[in-house]
Amino acid sequence: MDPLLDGLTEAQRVAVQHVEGPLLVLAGPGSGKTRVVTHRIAHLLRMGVPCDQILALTFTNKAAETMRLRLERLAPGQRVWVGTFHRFCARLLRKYGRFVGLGENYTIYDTEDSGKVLRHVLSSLQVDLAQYPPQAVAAAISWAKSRVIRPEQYEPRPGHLLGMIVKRAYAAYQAHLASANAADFDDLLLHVVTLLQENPEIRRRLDAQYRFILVDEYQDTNLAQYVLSRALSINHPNLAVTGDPDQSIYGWRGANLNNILEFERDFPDVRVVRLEQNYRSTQRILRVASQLIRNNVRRKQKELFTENGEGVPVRCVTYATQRDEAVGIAARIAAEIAAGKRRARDYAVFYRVNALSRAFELALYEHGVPYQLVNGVEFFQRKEIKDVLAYVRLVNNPRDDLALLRAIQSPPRGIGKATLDRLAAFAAQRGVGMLEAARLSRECPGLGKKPAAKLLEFVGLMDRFSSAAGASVEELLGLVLAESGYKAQFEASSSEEDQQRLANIEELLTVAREFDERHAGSGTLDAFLEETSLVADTDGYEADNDRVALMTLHASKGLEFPVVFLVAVEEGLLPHERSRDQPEELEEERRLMFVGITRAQEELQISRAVYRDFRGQRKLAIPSRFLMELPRDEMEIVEREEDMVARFSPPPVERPAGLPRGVVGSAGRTISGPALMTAAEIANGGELPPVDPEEFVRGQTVRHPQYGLGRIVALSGSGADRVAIVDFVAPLRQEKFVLSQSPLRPVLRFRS
DNA sequence: ATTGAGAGTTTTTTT
DNA sequence: AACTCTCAAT
Repeated sequence: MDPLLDGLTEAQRVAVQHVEGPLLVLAGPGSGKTRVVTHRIAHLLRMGVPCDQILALTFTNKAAETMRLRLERLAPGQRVWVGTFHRFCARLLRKYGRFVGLGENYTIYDTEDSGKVLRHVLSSLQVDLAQYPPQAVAAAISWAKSRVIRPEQYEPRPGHLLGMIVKRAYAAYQAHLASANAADFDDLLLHVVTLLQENPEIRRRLDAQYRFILVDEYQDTNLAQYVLSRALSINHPNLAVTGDPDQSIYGWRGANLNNILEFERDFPDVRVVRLEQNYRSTQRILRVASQLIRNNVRRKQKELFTENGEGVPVRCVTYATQRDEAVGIAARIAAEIAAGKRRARDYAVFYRVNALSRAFELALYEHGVPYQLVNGVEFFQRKEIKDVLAYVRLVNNPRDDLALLRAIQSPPRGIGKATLDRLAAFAAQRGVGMLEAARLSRECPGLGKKPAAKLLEFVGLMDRFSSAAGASVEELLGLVLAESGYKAQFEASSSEEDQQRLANIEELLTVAREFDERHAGSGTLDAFLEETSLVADTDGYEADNDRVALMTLHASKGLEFPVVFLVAVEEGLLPHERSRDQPEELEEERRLMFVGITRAQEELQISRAVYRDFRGQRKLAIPSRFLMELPRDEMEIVEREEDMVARFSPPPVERPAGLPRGVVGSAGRTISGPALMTAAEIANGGELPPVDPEEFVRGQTVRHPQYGLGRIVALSGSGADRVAIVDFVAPLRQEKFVLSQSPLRPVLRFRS
């Protein structure tokens, strides 16, 4: 009896018991890869390897979390470092930053932050932003960084205009980050690579420190990550990587499939273990997956097999509209839960783009099914959160001009663009940060008395915050909220949006409190900020929550669910329109669908709609070409005749340009409103005809089919977005409704 | 200096 | 649709 080895196949055992030397585990979906990795770590520990010599690197926070959890069960209390590449690098840089020009309290810029810097850089280079979109320049810089190409090494293709711009912008952008003592996501990796390349002594020390390194999802690593993991495995080449070329879905981030395809060349004495048996899915699901992926040219041939049962047929359903799709799925889930057949947590809905989540959220909500959005609108990306954090960022790193610009304008303090421009110029001339410059604002040329006084007032405020920097993070944030006037602006308002913002800010305080508790007084502001900038998914997937999971296909990697709904499998979405032309990217889209399919354990439904609403427009959707690649004869194809034809009037023909937008828009809204939705809505919403959302007023008595009579306590938004909060009396409860979509009806109508 | 209306753009995916 | 940006009015 050995808990680490029992129940493992021969191949799995070989991998688990491997100790010294390079290891490559090629693991198909559902082949027990995470199990092998965690058991191997536990095995290493048992062999006497100290836990701080083991480093497990993952690609996403979610993967790290999963691994940490599983490991904790196997080897409780062992403090093995498990985390993303970015987090590992961030931590290293906190210690060694000065070797690459970063101060201790450097700031991590997220995509929004770095976009702002880049915008600024481009305009100061007199670049026409319309002709060279910052977005494109940013992508080029990011691409270069992932390939370990620094500004001085960047060589644009001759005659390539964008490339020339990029080369100049790249250098200026880096200079900007350096003077703000900041690093973007890509820099975290690149700086560490630089550190290791230029400081052999440090490299050797770290190599020895992390004697056993494991890299998960190796097929997703880019060159920087590849160089990094190799650089730490020279003296102690105990590098173990796991991955599956068929699940490589991060090519757009610079992931290089060759890293895994050529691992055997890099480490000639590598031990290779193949895990091809699937323990997750039914035979039918697996056959659908294999059939699909077979259409890829660039892959390592691999046959998946399982000893699981045949299972029920995979369903392929066509709905009339996006709304029908969402309602159909929600209704089915609701019915099965009500029948006691399954629990909410057994279900997952996967879509290609986040924008598709809404329809499903709404439908599930209406059916009373609890759901959780994985990686939805990211908590730490919200404006109010970034605004508040800007203050503490500035406390932590006074040279963070971006944080200053944000903080000084939220709430508005009567300090405008003109003042800030002068301040920026003054700061540049003195070679100091803007906060420091503001301190000297009396000496700033061209600045009036009043603006200068206002700047000094802000400096005073920041000084008070700084002197509280030694307190707990929660206390510091509380102080900021109270004294900056940021919270007060929302407290004065009664709009629902502002109330939500307040709630989010409260949530931030909770996050801070948890951080404080976790670090028992030793948590630094620096560490808190690092955590908040690198952890995007606060509402990340929690498996013990009994909720239906909604997420993108990318987010689904590494997870599994008894029942999976793969929705909106249509041309332009899956494959996404931006990948349609390049064969390589098309294959990546196919792998993406492969990943989605192989998440399903027992049941899988793939669906599409005849009409899809996207970006405010309703369009006829073409079935995805991938649907034709599936083994349709052994699947259950559901295509109701009446759904297939254009039962609903198609969207109005786009009017010729020149007419005011509003006219087209309102015409479109009339048609896509109740008239078009009636069939699905009436069937699900109740007998009463829809009511114009504008007809509802505050204090009004309303009726809801399930909740009965209630009173409207708050209203916000307008038109299709008008939202009401209603207090119900019979079962005492408060609910929120999007009026245009809800079965809520007035008991008495008011006309104004 | 700030606000609002109107115009224009868009992120596909994650750190 | 939702978001940002620009410009004019306050």
